[in-house]
Amino acid sequence: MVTIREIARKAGVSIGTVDRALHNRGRVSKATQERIARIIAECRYKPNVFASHLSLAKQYTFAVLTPEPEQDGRYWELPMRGIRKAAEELKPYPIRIWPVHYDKYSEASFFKAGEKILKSRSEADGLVIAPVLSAASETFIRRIPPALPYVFIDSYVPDTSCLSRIAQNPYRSGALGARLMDLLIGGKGTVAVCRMVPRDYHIDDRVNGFTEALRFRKDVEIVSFEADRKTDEAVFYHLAERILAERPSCNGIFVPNSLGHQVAQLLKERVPPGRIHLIGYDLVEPNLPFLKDGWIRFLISQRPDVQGYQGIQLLVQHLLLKNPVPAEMNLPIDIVTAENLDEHAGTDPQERAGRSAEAVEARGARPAGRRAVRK
Amino acid sequence: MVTIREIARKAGVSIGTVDRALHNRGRVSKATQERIARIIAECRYKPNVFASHLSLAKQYTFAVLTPEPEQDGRYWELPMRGIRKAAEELKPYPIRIWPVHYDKYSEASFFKAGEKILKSRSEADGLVIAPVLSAASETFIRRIPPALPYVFIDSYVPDTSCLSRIAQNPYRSGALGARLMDLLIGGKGTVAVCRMVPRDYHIDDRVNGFTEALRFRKDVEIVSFEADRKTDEAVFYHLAERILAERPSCNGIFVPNSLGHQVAQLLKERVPPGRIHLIGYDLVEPNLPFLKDGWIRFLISQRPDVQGYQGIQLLVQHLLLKNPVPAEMNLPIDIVTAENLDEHAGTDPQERAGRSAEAVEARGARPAGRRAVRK
DNA sequence: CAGCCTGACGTTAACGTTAACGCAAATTCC
DNA sequence: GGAATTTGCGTTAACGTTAACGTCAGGCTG
Repeated sequence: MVTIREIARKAGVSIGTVDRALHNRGRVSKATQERIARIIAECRYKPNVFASHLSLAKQYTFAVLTPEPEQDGRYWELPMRGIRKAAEELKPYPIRIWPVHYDKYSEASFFKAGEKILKSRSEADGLVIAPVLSAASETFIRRIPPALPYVFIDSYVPDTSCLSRIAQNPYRSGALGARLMDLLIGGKGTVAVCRMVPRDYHIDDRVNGFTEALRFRKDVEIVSFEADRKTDEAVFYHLAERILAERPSCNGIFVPNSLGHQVAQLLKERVPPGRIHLIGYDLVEPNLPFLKDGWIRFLISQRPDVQGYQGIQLLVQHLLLKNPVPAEMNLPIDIVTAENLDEHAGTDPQERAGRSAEAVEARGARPAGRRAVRK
Repeated sequence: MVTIREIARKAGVSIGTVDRALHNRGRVSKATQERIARIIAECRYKPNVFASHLSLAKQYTFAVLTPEPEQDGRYWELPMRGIRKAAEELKPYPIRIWPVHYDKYSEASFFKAGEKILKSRSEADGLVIAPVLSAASETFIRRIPPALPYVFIDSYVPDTSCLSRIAQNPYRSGALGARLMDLLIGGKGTVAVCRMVPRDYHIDDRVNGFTEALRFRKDVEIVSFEADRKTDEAVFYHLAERILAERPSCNGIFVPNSLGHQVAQLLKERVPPGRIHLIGYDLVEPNLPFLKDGWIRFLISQRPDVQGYQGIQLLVQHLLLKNPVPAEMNLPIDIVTAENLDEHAGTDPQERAGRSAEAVEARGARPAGRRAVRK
């Protein structure tokens, strides 16, 4: 492993000069600067991150900007779980998580949260953002200083200089839902799609993927139902009532958000089992019992926990370990049913299994007397 | 953050003594030993892994004991991909991967590979094992020195003191396959299950899960077909021929290993599309085109790449970062179909995106000189 | 009792990087 | 043209841990 000292020797300067050149701290003549750069490239010098962080003793703070955990049926707890897991795993590293939440229905609240992070700029070294409010996010992104890396989770604002974006292709997930629905209803019948106003691009894409994929099926009719989220808590419960009343022939319902349980509740009360097949999204708590007993046949999961986990991991890879990171992560579209729910349910398997953690203890206690010998 | 120096001050000794006490290097009186231990516990002292590894400058070597990558339709390439990805990501760490492969049909070859690792004991600091040959594995495991941590992937040997085991529940994956099959054949018909001798516990469990889950379906008949792997290359192609001949009413085939493509090939040649529904396992290369064009309806994936990736990660967490690791990781049972294949195909999304990232270059070329020396 | 060993410590030089500090020489300013 | 600043570099003390190496007292052997 080539060190900074060797670089200095080859360049005929001191390590101080090399360090200044490395970090553009100035006070280096142009000629020397270039000579050092050349030698570094030649030797493929990589700074030793251990030594670097030992010397710096810097605390990295990663701000996490997501909706209030309770929103969307406590959906937003899930990414936070993954984030906490990442923090746990990265305990030896000097990192700190700074959660900042906003009301996903209030632009004002989003801006306030964003300002809070940017104002105390000295505090945040990296950002994980769930840009649910797309318009507001766009203007906010422009305000992020270029030196501050940020990654998107859940969805993303296009044409930004984000470090990376971690999401699932909503269109394709809708298409997958369509395929499953086609299977469930045996290729014919009437399928209702539940929607909500105000519209959400992300959700709309799921619906588009769904309807497009079924368009060529001549025996399948698709009908769209829409509800206003402001009317009440159980929007989709009442929407399902309307579906039953207006379309008694319906044999499939597609719920493109996490509120499938509301529809399932109504089905359980009013419809014999197996008559209407329900496909929903997201492994939020209220959905689980319905998936288990079959009122929801499939849930499509976008692994929000993995998204949060990876968000932090990418920042660490980039900032601490100086590794290149992928500009984009397309998470797999998971199909969850009663049979494989257990493996998915505890968010990530590692966290689930880790709960019983085990004492730290002396497993693999170091054999005595082994030491690197130095010249 | 509390340092070793502070511990020393509180205990009224020097840092050398504390270090000896910490690593049981002897030469510390019992009284002092205990005093230090108490203070460490009180202060919740955690050694700084950065400083530690900077000082040690130790290369960790992780041996990977899996079948030849080409076997099982090149299935065993997949865990290796995950392992390489982990190595790539952990580049700043002083770790080295040492792949050792064996012929999964030869116990002798397995033992030879195992001995190779144990003999040069000084070389391996951790082990990732795929114990495909269960009997042989069992005796091999007993020979592993207690100080050498190992993790299982793919399956595991019960009642061992492994650091962790990473696998998928084969029984439950079979049950999931049954559920999907039930859906595909509309709840009635004849389903053929392909098996192979010599038997494999792991595969048998999948079959058990499959047949158990369909037992209560009165309109579904399950028939078992068995082939000898030694007969020829295209075992399952010919087995499928037998199925068609002996059970012309068959409308579903379950292939509990990665050879679904052989069956699919025959179906494509002899049967109209959509008449016989095929469910297989594993995203090996030959399976992919058949999944895409529908001759294979579902593939169940156990994410072999993630298994390899996590295997290395766990060893790093344990050995380098001194973090507690879960004793068991139950990986999710993934359902892959034409619609979500893309997201799964590149093994892990991160690797897929990262492929362009940079050349493999001089990784693995051990730096000369500084090497840990043991007594 | 000299010589040797050993138990129980303390001291110190690494490991590689960082940034503050120092110090000439060159440049700028009034 | 002298003072003040800037430029370009070298030196050095950290950061926390590790293990080789000293030291010193006490015990044992012949």
